[in-house]
Amino acid sequence: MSHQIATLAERKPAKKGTQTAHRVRRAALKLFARQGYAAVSMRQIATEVGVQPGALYNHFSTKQEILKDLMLSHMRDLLEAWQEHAANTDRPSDPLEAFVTFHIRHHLQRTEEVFISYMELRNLESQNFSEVEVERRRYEAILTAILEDGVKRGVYRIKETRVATRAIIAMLTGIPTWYRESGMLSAEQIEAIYLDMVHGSVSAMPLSPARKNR
Amino acid sequence: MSHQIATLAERKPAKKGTQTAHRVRRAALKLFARQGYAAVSMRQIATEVGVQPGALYNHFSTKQEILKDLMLSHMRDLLEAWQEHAANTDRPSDPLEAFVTFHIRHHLQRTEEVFISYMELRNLESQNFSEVEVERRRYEAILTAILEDGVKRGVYRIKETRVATRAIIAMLTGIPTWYRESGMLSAEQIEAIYLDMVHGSVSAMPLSPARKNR
Amino acid sequence: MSHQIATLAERKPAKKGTQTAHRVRRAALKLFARQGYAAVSMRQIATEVGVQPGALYNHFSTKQEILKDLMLSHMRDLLEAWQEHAANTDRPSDPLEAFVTFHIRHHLQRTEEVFISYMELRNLESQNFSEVEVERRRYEAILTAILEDGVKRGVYRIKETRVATRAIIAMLTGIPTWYRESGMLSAEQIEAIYLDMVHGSVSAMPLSPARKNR
Amino acid sequence: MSHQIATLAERKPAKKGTQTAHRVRRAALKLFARQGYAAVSMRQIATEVGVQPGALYNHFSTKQEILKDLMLSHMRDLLEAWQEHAANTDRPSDPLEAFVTFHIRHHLQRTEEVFISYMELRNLESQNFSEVEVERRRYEAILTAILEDGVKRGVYRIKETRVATRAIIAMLTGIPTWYRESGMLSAEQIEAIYLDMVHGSVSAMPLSPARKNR
DNA sequence: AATGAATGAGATTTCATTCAT
DNA sequence: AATGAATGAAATCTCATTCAT
Repeated sequence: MSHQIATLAERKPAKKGTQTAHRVRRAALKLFARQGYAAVSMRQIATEVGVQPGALYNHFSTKQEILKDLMLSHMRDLLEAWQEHAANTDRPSDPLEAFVTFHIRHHLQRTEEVFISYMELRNLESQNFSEVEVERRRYEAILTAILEDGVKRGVYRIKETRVATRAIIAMLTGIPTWYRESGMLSAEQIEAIYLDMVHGSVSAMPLSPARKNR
Repeated sequence: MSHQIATLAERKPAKKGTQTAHRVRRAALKLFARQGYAAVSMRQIATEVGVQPGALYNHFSTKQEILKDLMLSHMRDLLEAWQEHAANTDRPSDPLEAFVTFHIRHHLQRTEEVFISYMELRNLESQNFSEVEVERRRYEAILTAILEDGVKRGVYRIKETRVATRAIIAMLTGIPTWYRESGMLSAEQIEAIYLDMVHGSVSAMPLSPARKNR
Repeated sequence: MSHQIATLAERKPAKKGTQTAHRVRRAALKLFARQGYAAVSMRQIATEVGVQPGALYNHFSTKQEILKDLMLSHMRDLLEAWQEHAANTDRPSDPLEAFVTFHIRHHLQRTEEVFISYMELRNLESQNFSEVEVERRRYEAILTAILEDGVKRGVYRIKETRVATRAIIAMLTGIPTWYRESGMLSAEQIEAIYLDMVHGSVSAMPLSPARKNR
Repeated sequence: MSHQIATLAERKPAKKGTQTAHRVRRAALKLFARQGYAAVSMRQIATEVGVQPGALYNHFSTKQEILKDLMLSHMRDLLEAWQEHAANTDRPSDPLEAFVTFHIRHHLQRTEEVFISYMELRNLESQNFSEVEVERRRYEAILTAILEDGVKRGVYRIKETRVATRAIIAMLTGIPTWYRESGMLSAEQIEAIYLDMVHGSVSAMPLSPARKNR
C-alpha cells in the first residue's frame, strides 16, 4: 500500500474522473523518463492519455506541477516503503545489507521514477526543489545513520560517512540506467554483486597491498 | 592537456571566425550543463556568445550538432587523456588506483562535460548516439580489462567484471553532481575516500562478519 | 452551385470555429492568387483572417495542406459542377459548345482558383500533386471524349485528340489572366469569340489556301 | 542564334569573370523554372554555381535583378529572333503560318525561359514589370498585325483581333508545360497540329452546323 | 572576384496556457 | 470533466544582403 500512484487508484476507486489524473501521471512518468521533462509537451502527454491538452488543466495547474507531483511522491513513496520494510523486519544482523537490498529491489521496480528523480532535479522550480530535497536528505540520512553506527561498532572504516552515503547511493542508483539492456543477469544476481561491492567498500579490512605503505 | 576544444583554438589561432565556433562550444557547454539540452534555446547560446542567432548556423548546422560535438569530443578527449596518462606512467604497481585517480581528477576538472555526457544521451539522435556509445564502451573496456587482470592475479574477487565496471564508474561519475556544493572536502580528500571504497568493493578479502556464514 | 468552400460553410453553419477554417481558405485563396504560394507567409494569412498565426494550425496542419485543400477542392468542384451541368442539360446538339460554354463561365467566376490551380502545381508535394493530377486528367478526359466522338461523327478533323484537348484548355484557361484588366468586353462577348475559335480549330473544313498544296 | 545568354558568352569570350555572371543566369533560370522565383534562395543559386552566396552580388545587385535580367533578355531575344527570322524569309504566302511556326520552334527550345516569363510576372517589381510589358506588347502586336491584315484581306474572320492574339498565344505557350512528358509526338508533329488548329480558329469558313442558326 | 562571417528580419511551427461551451 | 479554439510567446532555422579580407 505504498506507491502513491498505485495507491491513488486504490484509495478512490469509484470516482471516474480521478482516473484521468492517474493516467496523466502515468503518461508523464513514461514520457519524462524517456525524453526528459523539457522535451515533453503537454500535447504529447494529452495524446498519450487520449484527451485534449486543455483537459490536463483540470487535474494539474501547470506542467511543473506534474513534475513536482511525480518527484515528490516518488521520494515519499520510497521513505514510506522503507519504514514499512524496517517495521516488518526483525532487527537485522546487518542493517547495511537490509538497506542495500531494499534499495535495489525498490528501484529496480521503478526505473522510470528513479530516472526522473535523478535527472530532472534542475527542472524543478526552487520551491519545489526544496520540498524534494527535504525528502532526499531524509532518505540519505537513513544510510548515513547505518554507516555511522557501523563505524561506532568498529565494523566499518569510513572517513566521511556523508561522502560514502552519496557514493553508495550513486552506485546503486546507476543500476536502472543499464539494467534494462543486459538480459544476462537476474535481479537477484545483481543484488548479490552490489551487496558484496558495497560491503567491501566500507568494511574495515586490511588495506590492499598497493596502498599499505602510504 | 589535450582537450579538443582548447586544442582547436590553438591550432587555428589567427582566423577570426574560427574563434566563434569555439565560443559557441563554450557557451553551449555551460548552458546545457546548467539547464539541459532541451531547455536551452539557440537564442540563449547566441546571446552568451554575443552574436545573432542566425550566426550560429555558420558554425553548426543544427542545435543537435552542437550537442554531438560536445559529447563526442568529451569522450575522445577522455580516451586520449587516458592514453597519454598511461603512456607517461611507469607500469603502476596498482593499475586500478591509477585508473581511479585519473578518472576522478579528469572528471573533477570537467564537471560540465561530465554532466552533459551522462544526462543528455537520450537527446542524441540515434546516429550520433551510436558514435558516442562506441567511445563510451571503449573507455569502459579499459576498466574492465584492469579488473579482469586483477581477478586473474587473484587480488580482486569479482563475479561480473562488466557489472563491477559500471558500478565503479557510476560511483565515481556521481561525484561532480554534488561536489560543487560541498566546500568542506578537497579534491585530494575525495580522491582518497573513493580510492579506498573502490578498492574495498573489489578486493579479495575476508567477508564481513555479517555475511560470513552464508 | 456546389463549390466546396461555400458548401462547407452551409453544412456546418453553427459551430463557431468551423467558420475559421473557411476564412483561412478564403484568405489563402486570395493571397496565393495574388502573390503566389511561396511568397505568402502564414503570418499574412493569419492577419487577413484576423487571428494569431498559431491559430491556423488548429485547422490546417501545414501551409502545404492549405494549398492542397484549395487545389483539390477546386478540381473536385469543377468536376462536380460539370456533372450537375451535364445532368441538367438535354442532350445538347453540340457537346463541344456545351463544354466550352461551361468551362468559360465556371472559370470566369473563379479566377483566383484557376490561377492557383495552374500556377502552383509545382509547389505541391508529390503525394498531393498526384491526387490533384488524378482529378485534372479526369476533367481533360471529358473534353477528349467529346472530341473523339466528334471525330467519329465526322464533324471534327483532329489528328491527336489529347493534344487538341490541351490546346483548347490552355486557350480557355488563359482568359482569366488578362480578363480582369480589359473592361471592354463582356463575358458573353468573350464567350462568343472563344466559342468560334474553338470550333474553327477542330472543325472539318477546307484547308486554308496556304496549306492546301502541302 | 541570338539568345542573349548564349550571346554573352560569345561576345565577351576572354574575360574570365563574366563567365560567372553567365553561370549565375543559367543556374537561376533552371531553378526559377523548376521551383519558382520566390521559392529559390540565393544560397541555392550560389550552390548550383559552385560559389558562396556573397559572390553573386559581384554580378547582380539583388535577386530581383536576376529575375528581371532573365525575363527581359528572354523577351528581347524573342523579338530579335523574330526580326532575324522575318528578314531572312521571303515575303511568305502565309504570314500567320510563319509566325506560328517561328513561335513554336523558338519556345520549344526555351522551355525554361517560357515558363519563367509567364509565371513570374507578378514577382517583378513594378518598374521592371513595365519594362517587360513593353516588350511583351511589342511581340503581341506582331501577331495582332498579322491577324488584322488577314481580316482586311478577307481570309480571317475575327471579331476582336486583340482577344484572338491572346487566345492564340496562350494556346501556343501552353505547349512547353506538357511537352516534356509526352514522348509520343515529335516537335514537327506538334507544330503541324497546332498550325491546323490556329488556322481553323481564325479562318473565314462556313460555321459549324450547330452554330449556323444562331 | 570570391570567401567567410555576420546581421536583422522573418519563415514555419510549437508551446503552455486559457476559456467559453 | 472535457472539447475546440484561441492567444502570445518562443522555438529552430533560413533569408537576402553586407562587408572586411
